[in-house]
Amino acid sequence: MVPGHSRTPEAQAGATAEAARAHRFSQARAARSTATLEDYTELIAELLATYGEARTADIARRLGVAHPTASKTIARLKREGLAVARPYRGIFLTEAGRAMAERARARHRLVVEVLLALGVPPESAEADAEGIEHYVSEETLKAFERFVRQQKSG
Amino acid sequence: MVPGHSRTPEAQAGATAEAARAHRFSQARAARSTATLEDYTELIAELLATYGEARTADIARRLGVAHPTASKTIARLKREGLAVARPYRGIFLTEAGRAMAERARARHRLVVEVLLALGVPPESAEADAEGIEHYVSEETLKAFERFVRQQKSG
DNA sequence: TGCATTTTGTAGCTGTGGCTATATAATTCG
DNA sequence: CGAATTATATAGCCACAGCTACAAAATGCA
Repeated sequence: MVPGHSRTPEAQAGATAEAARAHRFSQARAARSTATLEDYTELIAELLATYGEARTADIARRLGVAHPTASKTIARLKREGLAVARPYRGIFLTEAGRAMAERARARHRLVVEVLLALGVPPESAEADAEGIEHYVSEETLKAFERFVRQQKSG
Repeated sequence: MVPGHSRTPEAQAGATAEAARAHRFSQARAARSTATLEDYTELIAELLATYGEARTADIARRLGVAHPTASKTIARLKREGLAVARPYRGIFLTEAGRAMAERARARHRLVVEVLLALGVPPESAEADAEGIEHYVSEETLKAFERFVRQQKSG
């Protein structure tokens, strides 16, 4: 029988572990839904820093999506208070958008560093970091920082 | 100016790097779309191994989603040849489904092991692994294996 | 200045993964 | 056996992230 309805002590403990796992899945789904926003803010910040402007077409090209896709996601960024657009003058980040971009950039760099330190080939490290970065919690980030620091000193 | 249209040698090199990054984003998006399938096959395999059956309701409860959501995703699994259902007898995996489940389980375990070895607290390691596992390439997996082996021998 | 090009936006489609509400089938138990 | 419970399926909704096709605005150059 599959636990979840009976009321024995063992089943109770099982139900707790089960709820904890369900919660982990929920967290992962939530992270998945912000992953796109992080990619966009991160890229926009980079374009602003490098070229002084972040155009919809450039964003689309660099992300490898069609421009209406970028346009719609940028609309979402605006709706969520992460960006503002000056028509035909490009996209700019709000304070919240800059904060998200900064966190995303830091996580990205650190994930790549850790992967490289673990012996992952550079190409794979860059590719995998693009996905992994969105799922790294604060705790894990701290552990990564300690590991990289120790790696450098050792 | 933002590169991408001019034809200077520097811009050409920039365009190549740009295309490479766009490709990395595409890969990450592809991984994102199989993440759900991996979660499901992994869980179904576990339920089959532990209880001999994997029911829609149990799957939904353990994933923390409503049962129609599980029902629809299971329909997708069937459509993609990963699972079959015997009505009112639960869900079973095809050969392809078992293969996916096995790879997912191996990656999951290894990601958790690596995170723990890096000093990530167990709770965070489990939580983050739930997202990270879907983005670990074969190359990275190999590096993780080497790292864990070395960790144990050292 | 005016036309061609480029950029941006919008409409409308697909597929995925959530949800609630409702219907139906199976199982269980008095 | 029949009624209550449980499991499953289906319908119909929403939001997101892709896409193509098309429209409109801005830019740039002859």
